[in-house]
Amino acid sequence: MAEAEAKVLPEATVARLTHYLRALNALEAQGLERTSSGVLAKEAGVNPAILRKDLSWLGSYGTRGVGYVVRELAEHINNTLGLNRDWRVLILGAGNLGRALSGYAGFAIRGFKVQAILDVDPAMIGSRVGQLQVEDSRDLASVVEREEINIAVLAVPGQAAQDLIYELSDLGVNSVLSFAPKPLVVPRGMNVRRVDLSTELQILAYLAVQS
Amino acid sequence: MAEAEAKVLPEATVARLTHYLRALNALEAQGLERTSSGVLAKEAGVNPAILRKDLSWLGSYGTRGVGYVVRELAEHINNTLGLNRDWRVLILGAGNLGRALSGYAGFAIRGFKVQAILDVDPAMIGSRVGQLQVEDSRDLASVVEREEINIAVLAVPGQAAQDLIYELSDLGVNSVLSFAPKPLVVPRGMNVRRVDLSTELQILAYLAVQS
DNA sequence: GGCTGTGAACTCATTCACAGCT
DNA sequence: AGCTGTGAATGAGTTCACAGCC
Repeated sequence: MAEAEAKVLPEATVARLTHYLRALNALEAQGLERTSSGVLAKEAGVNPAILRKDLSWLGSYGTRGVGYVVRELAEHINNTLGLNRDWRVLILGAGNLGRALSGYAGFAIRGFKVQAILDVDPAMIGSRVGQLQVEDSRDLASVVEREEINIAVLAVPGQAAQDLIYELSDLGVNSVLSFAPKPLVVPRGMNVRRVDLSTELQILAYLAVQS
Repeated sequence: MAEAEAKVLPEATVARLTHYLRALNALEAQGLERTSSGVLAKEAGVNPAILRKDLSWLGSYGTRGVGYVVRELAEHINNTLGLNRDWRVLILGAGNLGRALSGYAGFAIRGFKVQAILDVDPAMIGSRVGQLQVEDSRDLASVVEREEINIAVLAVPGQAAQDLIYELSDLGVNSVLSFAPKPLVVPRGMNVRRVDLSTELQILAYLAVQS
């Protein structure tokens, strides 16, 4: 029953949809009511053909010869991405990164709310981070239940991240954003996205050497 | 002369090479001198076939029937990625994220050194961040020269990031890691990698809805 | 005439499967 | 016999190019 279903949209398409959303918001802020794949693609930094192909996954929301209605299209993408409801986020790890993430403007996107932040370090527990107070990692289960957490962010070292993935899975938190430098073994049914800063820097080093 | 040359390795391969490096270090720490594509692939979280294909780009460093010498292979990947020298990093933006990044353990990878951190906000300038003092963004050119910066990290809002890209390009800093939520227009010859936290969260929301 | 929606062509990346060396 | 290195097969993702509708 609670089995993970097949993904409907290619992941690359989903990533671009978020860019179209931002672009549509920018156009709306400029007072535009209608737009075309050319204009929108430019604003989103992609090529118009793939934009149209991406949108075609959602159905026909444009008008041939005319274009798209900005607000209508934005609304439709919002619904498709599941952004028409609230997501309650838990941050694990109250070090530099965890603290920064809990305050980071990018997390203040409509619909995402950081509900709690946990750490294992007794010296850290109880300290303030923005509106929140750092809680004890050992209370993970009760915090998840109390705050009805949907999404966890792992800002902890590699091995701790791997251990937490299993705990979170058991607690029914199936969506995780991990900053651990190590690729994690992911339990069935769980969705994990990784942001790997050290890999990004190393890729830049390689590219710099090439040029 | 200073034209960017064609990339030699596929970008996906470069990204995985960094994982092999980490995996090799882990194996070496366990005291292993030799390994095989199967063992290494498992540690790195990839399939053995693509690991061998990736390594074949670097030449033949394994022995058929035997495997790879851990230290030798690690050294070779290091050289290929340009990690056998120092990279001097500048952080632009001393907000939550910029400060966290300058202290983040992931940045302490051998060879990457944060040399300076800048901000536009007068209230921020002069404050301490770890070993560093926040300097004035208007001094960008002189800081880049003084610290011989190779890599810049953009931890500033969208439009500021776009403006800075051009300035950095003019100053000869051709490698940039951007945390701005907006895809940037990249001047010729410049290498930009993006980390987009809001996109990652939105993708997680989508995946959560699917499952 | 203009712009969408989409099949077909193409490019890029991964996996398979096996020849070749030790 | 065992494990690498790699051509061939497959799959995923992007771009092209145009038919179809306004």
